[in-house]
Amino acid sequence: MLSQKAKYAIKALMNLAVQEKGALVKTAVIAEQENIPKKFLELILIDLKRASLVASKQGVGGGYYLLRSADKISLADIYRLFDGAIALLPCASLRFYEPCKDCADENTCALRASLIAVRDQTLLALENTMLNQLVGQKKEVL
Amino acid sequence: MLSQKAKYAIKALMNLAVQEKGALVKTAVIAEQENIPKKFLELILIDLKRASLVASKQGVGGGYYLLRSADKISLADIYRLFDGAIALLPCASLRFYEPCKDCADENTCALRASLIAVRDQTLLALENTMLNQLVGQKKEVL
DNA sequence: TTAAAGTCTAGCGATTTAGTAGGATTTTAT
DNA sequence: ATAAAATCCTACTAAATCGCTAGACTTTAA
Repeated sequence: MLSQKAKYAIKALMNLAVQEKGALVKTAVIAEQENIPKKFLELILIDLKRASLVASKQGVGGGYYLLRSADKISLADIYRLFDGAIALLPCASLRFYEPCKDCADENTCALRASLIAVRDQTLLALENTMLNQLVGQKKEVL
Repeated sequence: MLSQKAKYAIKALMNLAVQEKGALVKTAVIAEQENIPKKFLELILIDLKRASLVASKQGVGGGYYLLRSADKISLADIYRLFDGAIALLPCASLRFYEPCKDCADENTCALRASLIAVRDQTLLALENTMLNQLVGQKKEVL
């Protein structure tokens, strides 16, 4: 399950995704429109900024905007940023790999092999789900 | 990520899965072989029993055994039992469904629709991963 | 009837989560 | 210059969850 933080991040990004290109949105506005505690949202936006998903402008008339287009931001990006590894165990994780203490031989561990397969499937789903889909933007007719 | 409890459960079930049919294994033996704190394992086994994945016999010579064959127990079964919903949000969950408070109309929510699609993919992976695969039992040559 | 096993309830310490508080810093408008 | 508007930063806290332990109780076989 997504943490509340990740859920808020998605909603904030969705809000930015529907803006006109180049428009700046203030934290306070996102907070109100998306029903997110403002101070909490500030922390989330800073995380998103550090990850280069959004950028900001300070001072009067400042705010946030998407740094990458909405069809280039995947659920996997957001998930990993706030909730960490996608795999079910660290030994099966791509980005957050850690060895099992109690595992005799990782290379012959059937559990690990299965969990890697599960991870690959999950990853496929998460990496193919883009922010613009989450927003439900009308797709162009092919 | 799996909770420690779920991980222990998998290991315990794997241990039972490699026993001869009808054999009883004591909690203490599983605990030692799989490096699981015994008292903690007891709780886990009771959960597994309540879920009808294993059964037990009390008293001298008692112990646990699989109630369902290892190719009929999926990762999804175990995950749900200990870690709950597979979907990323409750509104997208099959077995642990809960409506979003802040959602205007669930049926037109693009986020929900996407998360249901992700869930279906994840579910496919988890439901097709069976205990006997986790154990790495030799497959019969077809 | 006693020892060996599972069953049940309660609780505890550490960590994580969700959120708050308060101010520092940067930028713009006047 | 300076005041106002915005982001940025550090620290804290209450509540929940997690991983685990303790101890009493129940059932069964010998």
